[in-house]
This record gives sequence, structure tokens and C-alpha cells, in this order.
Amino acid sequence: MQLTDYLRKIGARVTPARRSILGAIAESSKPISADEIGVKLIKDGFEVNKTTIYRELEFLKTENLIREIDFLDGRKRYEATSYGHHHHVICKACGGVEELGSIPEYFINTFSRKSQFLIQDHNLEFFGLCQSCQKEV
Amino acid sequence: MQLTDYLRKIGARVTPARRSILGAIAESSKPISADEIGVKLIKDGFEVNKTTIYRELEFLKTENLIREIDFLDGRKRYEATSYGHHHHVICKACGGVEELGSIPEYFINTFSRKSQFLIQDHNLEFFGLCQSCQKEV
DNA sequence: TGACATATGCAACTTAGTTGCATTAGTATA
DNA sequence: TATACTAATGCAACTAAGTTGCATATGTCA
Repeated sequence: MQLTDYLRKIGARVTPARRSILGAIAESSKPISADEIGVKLIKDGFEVNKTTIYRELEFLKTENLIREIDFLDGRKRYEATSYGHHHHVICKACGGVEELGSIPEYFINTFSRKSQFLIQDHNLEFFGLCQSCQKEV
Repeated sequence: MQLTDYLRKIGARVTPARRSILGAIAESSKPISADEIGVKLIKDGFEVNKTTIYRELEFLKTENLIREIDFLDGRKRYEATSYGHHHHVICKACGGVEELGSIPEYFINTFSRKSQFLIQDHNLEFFGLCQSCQKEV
């Protein structure tokens, strides 16, 4: 099913703002923040109010079309869920991002088995130095 | 070596604010936020300005006396490094926290070996429902 | 005890994100 | 194709976490 059909089916509208925000996330080579989405849309000649961006991110998240990523620097980032579950390494020097694939469920399960909790989610991100920033030290 | 000797040795002073902030973190049964530290100190009859708390947290972090923990809810939390490296599960319903021990380095290395990055750190936290919140659904 | 650097408090500021409300505009249906 | 309904949007004002500059206070060592 097309995305637009899916949206209509659930009673959501296909608006220019929605298209462009989803487009900005899909086109980004790494997780993108609300602010970065706003800047990109202005550059594209299609300014969208920040309230709309935040509300849209919330909507897309509850519909599982995007996933929230946290690089621990005080702002949330988002990426399309179509890429599948995976983790990242973030360069502390230049902010560059590399994808790391998905940590085997086996690791997570082995590790968390002892807990009394019903575990639903986890957040795993790595921090370090990218190849070119390693050379500059 | 005593903590106070260590502090003096590195040219840091042993002040009431420093003692009480470090004390609040050490006494807390789970990672504690800047705001929570402030509230606790007021209750203890020893109010400390929030700027001081934030600056102290920064200092203690660079001295590796405390560690920054992120539960992804928009505020940083801190715990004493003396407990050793470990992870947490956070209950999405009640905010309760359980410690999970340390994920074997082997897991992390196996998983991240392919990266071009020099990996220095990682953040891993789990989210779910604690035992009593599971029953309430 | 005094000098000096570290630590503190205050007020004003920044940044990310939120809320209420009035208006605009997709969409289904007649 | 026109209409009406509700979702979506924009705006302005707000909140919460954390930061900055600067003047003052206070540990510490000589």
C-alpha cells in the first residue's frame, strides 16, 4: 500500500507540510533534528512552523513511520523506520555518524534476562572518534 | 586516599556545597537529576543555587567522580562512579529503576568491531514495565 | 593572618520543546 | 462540484533545563 493511501485510511491528511517533513527525514543521510528539518525546509523554499514540525514528528512517531534517536546532546533526532532497527557511532569531535547494524537480540536477551522488568525497548549508541578525527590528534 | 585529600591535591576546595552535592548523589538509590539534588538539599536545610549545582556536576564529571546517565526524558541524571559501570531498566509507567549490571565488553566489541571509529563510550539503557506496573494493565 | 585563586549566588539569557486558540484546508459524501 | 466536518497549521506566549558574566565570598597555603 502506498504511504498516501495508508495515511488516508487512518484518517490522516496528505498535506504539503506532512509530505515535506517526511521527505526531509527520508532524504537525510543521518538522523535529523526538528531544527535541522526546519532549516532544510526553508532552504527548499517551503517554510513550516516549528510547532507543526514538532507535532508532525509526534504523529509520525506514533504511526511508527519514524524512530526517535538520542545522541545525548540535548536534542532528539529522527530517522525513517524503513531502514530497520540499528545503532550508531557518533564522532565526539566532528559529529559524524556511522551506522552499526543491529545488535543481535541474543546479546540483549542474555544480558537482560535476570531483570524483573518486562523489557520493551532499548537505546544503544556508541561514541568515539571517526577515522579522520583520529588522525588529527 | 581520602576524597578530601584528593580534592585538595588537585587544587579543588572542600566546601559545604561540594560535600552536600556529592553526598546527595552518593545517597540516592538511583541516578539523580540536578533539580532533584536541589530539592533534596533544600529539604536538608542547605539550599544551593542551581548554577552551583550545574557547575559542580560538571566538575565532578570531569574528575570522574560521577557519571552522567540519560533516561531520554530530557534531563541528565548522575550517579557515583564508585558503583562501577552498569546499565539500567527504567519503568515507562512509574519511572522506577532497576540496575542491570554491566554488559560484557565482549558483546560490545563483537558488535562494534566492524566500525571505522575508535569507540570510547557507549550508552545503553532499557525501557519497559516493572513488576507491579505489569499487573496494573 | 593575609593573599589569592576557587567557589558561589544572582540575574539575565539560551535553547528545545509545548500549549491554547483562532484560522485554514484536505477529504468524504451528498 | 459544493459543502461540511475535522485534521492540520500558524502564531504568540510559555515552560523547563541548562548556561553565562560578573561581583562577592570563602577555603587554603605560605
